[in-house]
Amino acid sequence: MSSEGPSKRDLLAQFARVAKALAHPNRLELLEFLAQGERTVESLARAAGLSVANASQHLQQLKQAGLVASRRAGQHVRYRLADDDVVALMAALREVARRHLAEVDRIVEAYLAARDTLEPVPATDLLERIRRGEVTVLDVRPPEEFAAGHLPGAVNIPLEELERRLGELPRDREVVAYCRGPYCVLAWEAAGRLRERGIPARRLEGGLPEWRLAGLPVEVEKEGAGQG
Amino acid sequence: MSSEGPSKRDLLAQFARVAKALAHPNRLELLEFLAQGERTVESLARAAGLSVANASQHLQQLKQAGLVASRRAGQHVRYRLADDDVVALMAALREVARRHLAEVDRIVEAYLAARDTLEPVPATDLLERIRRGEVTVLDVRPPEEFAAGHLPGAVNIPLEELERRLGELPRDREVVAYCRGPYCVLAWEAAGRLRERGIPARRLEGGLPEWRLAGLPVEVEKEGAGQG
DNA sequence: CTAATGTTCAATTGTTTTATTGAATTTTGG
DNA sequence: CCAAAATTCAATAAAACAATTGAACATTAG
Repeated sequence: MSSEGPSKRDLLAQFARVAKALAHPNRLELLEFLAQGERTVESLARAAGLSVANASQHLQQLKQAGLVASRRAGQHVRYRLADDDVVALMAALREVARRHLAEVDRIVEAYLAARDTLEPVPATDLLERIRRGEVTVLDVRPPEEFAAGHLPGAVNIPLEELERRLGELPRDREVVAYCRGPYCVLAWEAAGRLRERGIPARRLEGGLPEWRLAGLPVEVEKEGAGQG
Repeated sequence: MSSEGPSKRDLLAQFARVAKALAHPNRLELLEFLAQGERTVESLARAAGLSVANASQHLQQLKQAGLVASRRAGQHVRYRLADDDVVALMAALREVARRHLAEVDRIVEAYLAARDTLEPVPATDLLERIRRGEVTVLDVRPPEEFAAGHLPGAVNIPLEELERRLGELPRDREVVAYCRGPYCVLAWEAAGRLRERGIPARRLEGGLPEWRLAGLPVEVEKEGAGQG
């Protein structure tokens, strides 16, 4: 039974190559940042807390596995996700982990649910409520990521500035916060802090990449702001 | 920016753990066999051409990553996929590899397209034609896998027996062959051989696991036949 | 109970991966 | 063209992983 030619092994090796690229926490984190938008090596290294050389090596592995692409822009090399199907792959990976590894539940309970316990708002529900003007959408990511794309009409207040800038949030509507993905702590934390202050707030189910993957509308700033 | 608590690293490590389990060709092959149905360690080892000890170790890694489950049945330990979402994850992995790694195209061209070049039949189209009785569905997997589940009304003729048993195929209808998955060579080869003999034949897009994942109906034999 | 079968464990060896360091390369700005 | 900045390359040491071997463990059959 076990002689079906070399094609099988060769193909499996290719699929394993992609999986291998996903098989390191640092690379998964780089992918999460890249899912927010195109970024330079330096900026990614800083965001992920890696040396530039180390980040560069990880990025090259991702590139060889076909997960990311890069282009030179002046002195910088800018990396981006190869395609939205990479977001879909990461979503499938997270889903399997969430459903079958007790550790994931444990970590979510310990670190995220401690910030805010409310159920998240599904993306399609949110879009409906955005259209009706019933809700304030709060993007708590850094401005660089916000500039690369955000939910329609979203207000950008990075988490560190939230207390200081509470006045920018209308008091008569619910706030829905989001950040990089379903387990991005920023949105949990923002929703929790707002609710502590009596402001009705929940978080979006998923982050910007998942919103975009679902084909929902995304707003992009005219000119690249960028601070990193 | 890069201090968002330990939760982030811990979660990424869990996701990486799942990816790591997928990051070896032997484990991907074991998963493909398991996607056909529950099997013993011995049977899996033989099918994948591994020593029992080595297969056992790989299976335990898959288990710790939450991708498979096992139960003891008499002297045997039987492994199975933890859930259909594992099939979805593997599909996403293959899709990214197919779309972004030129190697995959090259291998498909060299080994699979050499057997049969026709476009595959989409699953939903096939179901419609099955219901109209317009088509002969040919399952070319080993009987053990057929017994664990197959397309409604499918005829099981393992590839090696195809020439010998051509008489079992009605001559007035198109044949649609399938096996373990989109890159399983058995179906390509079967379609090619039948067409060489003037029998109109194509292959199903995807294999049994993808059919089942799509929620389409699957027939199961009453009693476990199993041959090894 | 004993022998046989099937699976897992443990120790070993060789290979691959990772992070670090510092040098080499590419591009821009003057 | 030269100097500076950004990225990649190359070499190293430490860690993780893979396959093999033989022993240990569980279950069934007799």
